[in-house]
Amino acid sequence: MSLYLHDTSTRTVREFVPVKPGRVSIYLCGATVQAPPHIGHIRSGVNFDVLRRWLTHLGYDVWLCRNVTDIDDKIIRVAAEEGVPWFVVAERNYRHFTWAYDALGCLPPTVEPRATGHIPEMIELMARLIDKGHAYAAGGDVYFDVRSYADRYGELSNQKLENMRPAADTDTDTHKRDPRDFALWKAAKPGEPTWRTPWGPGRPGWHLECSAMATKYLGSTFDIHGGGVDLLFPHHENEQAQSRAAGDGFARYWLHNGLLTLGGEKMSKSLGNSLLVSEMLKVVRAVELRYYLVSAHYRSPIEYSEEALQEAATAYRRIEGFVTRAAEIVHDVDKDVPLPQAFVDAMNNDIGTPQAIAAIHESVREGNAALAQGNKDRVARILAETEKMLDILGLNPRSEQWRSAGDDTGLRDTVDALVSVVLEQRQAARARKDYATADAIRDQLAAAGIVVEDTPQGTRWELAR
RNA sequence: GGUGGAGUGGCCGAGUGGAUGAGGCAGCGGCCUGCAAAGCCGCGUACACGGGUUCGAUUCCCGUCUCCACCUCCA
Repeated sequence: MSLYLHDTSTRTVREFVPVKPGRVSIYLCGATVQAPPHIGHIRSGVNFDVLRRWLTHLGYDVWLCRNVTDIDDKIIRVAAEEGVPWFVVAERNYRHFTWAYDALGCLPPTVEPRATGHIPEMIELMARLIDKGHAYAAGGDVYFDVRSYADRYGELSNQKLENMRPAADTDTDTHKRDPRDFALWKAAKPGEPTWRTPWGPGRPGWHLECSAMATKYLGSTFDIHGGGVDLLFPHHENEQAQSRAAGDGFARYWLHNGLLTLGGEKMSKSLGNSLLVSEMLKVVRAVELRYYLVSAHYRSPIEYSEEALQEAATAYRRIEGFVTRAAEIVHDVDKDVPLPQAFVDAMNNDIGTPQAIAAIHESVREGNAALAQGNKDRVARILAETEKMLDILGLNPRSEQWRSAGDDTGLRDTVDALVSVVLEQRQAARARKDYATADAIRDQLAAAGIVVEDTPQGTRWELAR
């Protein structure tokens, strides 16, 4: 079975075939860096990171272009409120986003272009649109003329032009020929940052940057364009309209992740209900937060609750427990074991991470049984396949990403030596059936944050979570 | 008004025209253990509501209700 993905433009799950064999190009709408990220933003990053890892596993050379929109109304407003230049706000929030993506284990994108670094490409695109009669300059603004493209405008979001509500009037709308026309370029206003164009100084509108950057880095036609469903209209519709009207093929598959809601409403700064990533990581470890996000299908809405998050953390620790215990007796992990078919099928079916995780739990259960039986060969095989699945989801507790987060290896060896001395005394107490002493030692270690477990292979310890 | 999406057991969350209801969490019983912990085994009268199609619908169709998102700030 090959990979099937849900394509928003056809509203069907269809077979994925890349433009160029062996290579996949993905453009992901990243951040508009107007504020630090909440977990909804990072959900999108994690969802597409999993897609990317799966495509890589399938043998594709994956090019991921994740943009940074570093100029918009809100950035300008925040900067004005703080009395600093726009780029101070943009840079500060850009760093918050980078930190959060890294913290959640998202692999860095192949390229991460910024809107303000691509003004010439935007000018070139606007010139092509004006040439073809799909855009016009008016009063220093440049607008896309939706009526010149009326037969195709709305095809991505499945809407008809005549059904669209006219845009709420704002002062910048006065030069539009049609209220539904959207700004490619906004004329300079006093105190705002500007760049020079043939139509006068100004700054980019919201959608133009993505078209300009996607085609610059990925080509005029590329494979996958992703983002949250809230971007479907107008953002993605407008991107597609302006690019295709200009003669580019643009995205062949559109993937949209579901939103994260809190209290039944979309998480957003304006509603005051956003949960910052930095705050969440005080509640659970980053890998547990990632597990929480990956355990729902990417297109499903997630209604956030702390209880569900804690459950996810507990479920993850079950997996982690097996991997940790198995790795204590298995030292050479075979990287070439086949993945369980259930996992492969789940991932190929529109990145079915819930079923993929179910497959992991199945392996863990088998692995725990093998561990109890002391069947080392079987443990080795199951550990190998389990880690391989976990790596694809970015959840392997022994990966570079998550291992370093926990404990320092050198320090761990020191603690191990100390704990071993104490455990020897406990073992001696147990041998003479002095259980009061043995239990007292165990309690003292527990108070120090060390959990002791007696197993058929002997006593082991680990740090409490 | 238009366009999408959702409503599944105590909770989270998949999925399917049927014969045994993914997986996890919680709970109960058992095994293991000196006791624990961890683990394993077992235990669940579910699919918002009303019609229809069908031998059979949670799954398909029609309608209703509730909720979410978008309709030019949004992941």
